[in-house]
Amino acid sequence: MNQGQKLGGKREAIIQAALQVFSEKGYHNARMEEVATVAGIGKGTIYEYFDSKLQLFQAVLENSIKVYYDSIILEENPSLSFEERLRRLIHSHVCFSQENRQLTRIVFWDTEIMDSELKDWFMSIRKEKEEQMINIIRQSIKKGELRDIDPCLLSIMLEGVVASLWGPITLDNWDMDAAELASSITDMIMRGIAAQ
Amino acid sequence: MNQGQKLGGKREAIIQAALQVFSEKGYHNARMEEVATVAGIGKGTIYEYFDSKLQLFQAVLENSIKVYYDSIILEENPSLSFEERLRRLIHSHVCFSQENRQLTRIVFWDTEIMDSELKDWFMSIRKEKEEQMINIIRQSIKKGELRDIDPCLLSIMLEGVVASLWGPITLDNWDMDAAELASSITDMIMRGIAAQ
Amino acid sequence: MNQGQKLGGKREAIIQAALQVFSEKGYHNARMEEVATVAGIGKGTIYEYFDSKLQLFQAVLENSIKVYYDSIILEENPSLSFEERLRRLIHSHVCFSQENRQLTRIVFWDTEIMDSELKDWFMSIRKEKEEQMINIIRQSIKKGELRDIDPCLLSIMLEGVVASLWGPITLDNWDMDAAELASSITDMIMRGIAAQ
Amino acid sequence: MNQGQKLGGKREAIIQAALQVFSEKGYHNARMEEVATVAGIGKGTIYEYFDSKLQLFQAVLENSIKVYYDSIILEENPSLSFEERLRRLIHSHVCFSQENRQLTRIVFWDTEIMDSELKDWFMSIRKEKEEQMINIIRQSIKKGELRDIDPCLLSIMLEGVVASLWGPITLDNWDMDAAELASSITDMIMRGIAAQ
DNA sequence: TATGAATGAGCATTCATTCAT
DNA sequence: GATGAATGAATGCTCATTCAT
Repeated sequence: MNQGQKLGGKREAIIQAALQVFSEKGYHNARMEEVATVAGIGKGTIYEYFDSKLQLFQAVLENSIKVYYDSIILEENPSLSFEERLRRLIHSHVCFSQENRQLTRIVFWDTEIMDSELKDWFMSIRKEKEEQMINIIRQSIKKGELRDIDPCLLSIMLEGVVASLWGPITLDNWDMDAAELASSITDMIMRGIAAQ
Repeated sequence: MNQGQKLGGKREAIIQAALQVFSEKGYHNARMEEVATVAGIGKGTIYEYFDSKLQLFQAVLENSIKVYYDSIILEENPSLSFEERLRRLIHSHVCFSQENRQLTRIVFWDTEIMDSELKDWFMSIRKEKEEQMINIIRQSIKKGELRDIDPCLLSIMLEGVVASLWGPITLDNWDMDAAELASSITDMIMRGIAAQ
Repeated sequence: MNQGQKLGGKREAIIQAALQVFSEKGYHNARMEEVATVAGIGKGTIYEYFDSKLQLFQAVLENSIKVYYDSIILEENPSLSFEERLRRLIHSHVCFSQENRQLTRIVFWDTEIMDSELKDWFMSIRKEKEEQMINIIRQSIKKGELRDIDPCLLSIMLEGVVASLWGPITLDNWDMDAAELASSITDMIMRGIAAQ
Repeated sequence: MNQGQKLGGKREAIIQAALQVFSEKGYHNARMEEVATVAGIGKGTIYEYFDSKLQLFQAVLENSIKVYYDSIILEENPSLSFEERLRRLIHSHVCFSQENRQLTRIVFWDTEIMDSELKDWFMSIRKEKEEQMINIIRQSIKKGELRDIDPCLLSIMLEGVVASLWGPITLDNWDMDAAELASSITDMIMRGIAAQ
């Protein structure tokens, strides 16, 4: 018997069920019993795989963050222009958000639940991605693609712009094309909004 | 039940205590008894002024939102350039965030608790401010101050940029000057980040 | 100023208000505040006249019992036949019940609330009335008006018959004439229900 | 929620414990914790079987009423005389009351707690038994066993007489023989109390 | 005397977690 | 391993009672 596989499959099923329930109800209103029901297993079984509700949530969060960052293209390829990279980043974020509304919310909004250990881990991942972004910005400035702006500030702003799209996207009456949206935003960021 | 007509600053004191406790612990981990203790009153007294924990939270939220929007300058004055208006908006937001860290978090992040009535009220306020912003953008486009961009999209992006500042601001090691920060951001938004 | 009168009047008003509220809601669901409101006074004032909710209820009960027994004719007049006395007793009970539905319920049904002291007092009053009834029965047996039956048992049964009328009377669709009802019941009790 | 389908005698044990506690303290003064303690289980376990205190009480009441009516013989057998039937009815009631003092009280006196649904159910059972009794009375009148009296009125009176016995029976100093008591009462009812 | 704002003991109920099967 | 019946700590809320005005 392939125990590892068996374990892994059930663990995964629990995480998927928990993702669904946590997304619908939020952490505090979600009940372990409902997670078990959705996963099609008994209540006690969850505790074979996770020590507590908090740890289960954090596993969900960890998983979601991984899935998110795996799907986001932050191309290191130096042959691409910064503008093209930015467009692709925004495009992949919009596509992801449209396809994983609940998951996006957990990644971006339900971070208050995290204990300090997870928070550190989460921050370190964000930091890593931020550093990556900052590096790309720095190189682009050197190459003369970008003006001499504060790379940190730009990085923060870009994150804000990207995050702000989740609201309108989840409100189902927004039928904007992802590619077009990415282009519009990229254009605004690159060339600014002032006339001329 | 509670017409909220009772005399004193006691209602206000409860709201302040609740703001503190809710901010520290979050809605679900906050205990009514702690709110009472912080307010320096008995547990039952809260219920003389608020019908339930939820209503108390919503009163806090309502109050916070009012305070926030009262402090944010969104100048209608048409003699000012759009750039100047934007700079002032960001500047007042940054100042507010620096002085009311907890409050900012409640206004921007803890909205999942709201019941539908409050949500509607909250959305209507946001909508109103958004409309205001969109109008200003439209006029500025007409006047030739801004390029012909999508006003709605810009409005959403600006909100995202502004919201994204809260994280770094509340992390206490960020010692940026509000005025300088506002100018930098405004400049980036107006002129874009591309070279030339 | 006639203080005694003033006191008495307010005390009486509280008892009347309490009677109404206790009757409608029952002891445990009645709230002191509502009693005060109905009495047109402040909550604290009740405690100027009664030490506690329980004592107020007991005052109401005491009052109700007095009013009840005062209105019930249990004629000692030996020139009347037992049958006539019984008819008058039932008639006055029916009339009282029709006019004081709430009060009757309190006297007959809400006795579980009483503390032991009040219970003793209440039982002693009942006992007294019962003794009176038993005496009348004994005399009537001696006089040859009644068969040689157990006076205690008859007394209990009569109380049961009388009490059983409260239900149908308070269900408002019972439009029986009090005098006729009293006659029918008396006849049944006196002559039995067997044919011949 | 609670389909009441769980296995064990545990549900029954809770009802028995609740019967005891409710009888001793009355509904409002009974505490769920005491019910749990008496049942020898944890507080939360009660809620595995009953949704609320009220539903537990109603289950107790329902159970008690069933037990009562199951034990009361209201013979339809037409070969028996009305007098014999009445004697058996009273006899079974007295026996039941002596053996289930607390339960009798709940069935006859604590009906104010019932919600309207249970009240309807309870009333319909009472109505059914009353109809049965009224029919027997009617037939007996037709057969010439009884005088031409109002069947409804007699039914009510009999209920009153039967109920009135509970008081003396539960006061422990009443040591009357059930059979003898039933005979005495039946005799009084049948032949009346007047001499000759 | 009259008031009603303030109080806090008391209790029903929830739900994460355990553990015997 | 898997289960779900059992548990009890935790907490929102009520309302009789007090007491400063």
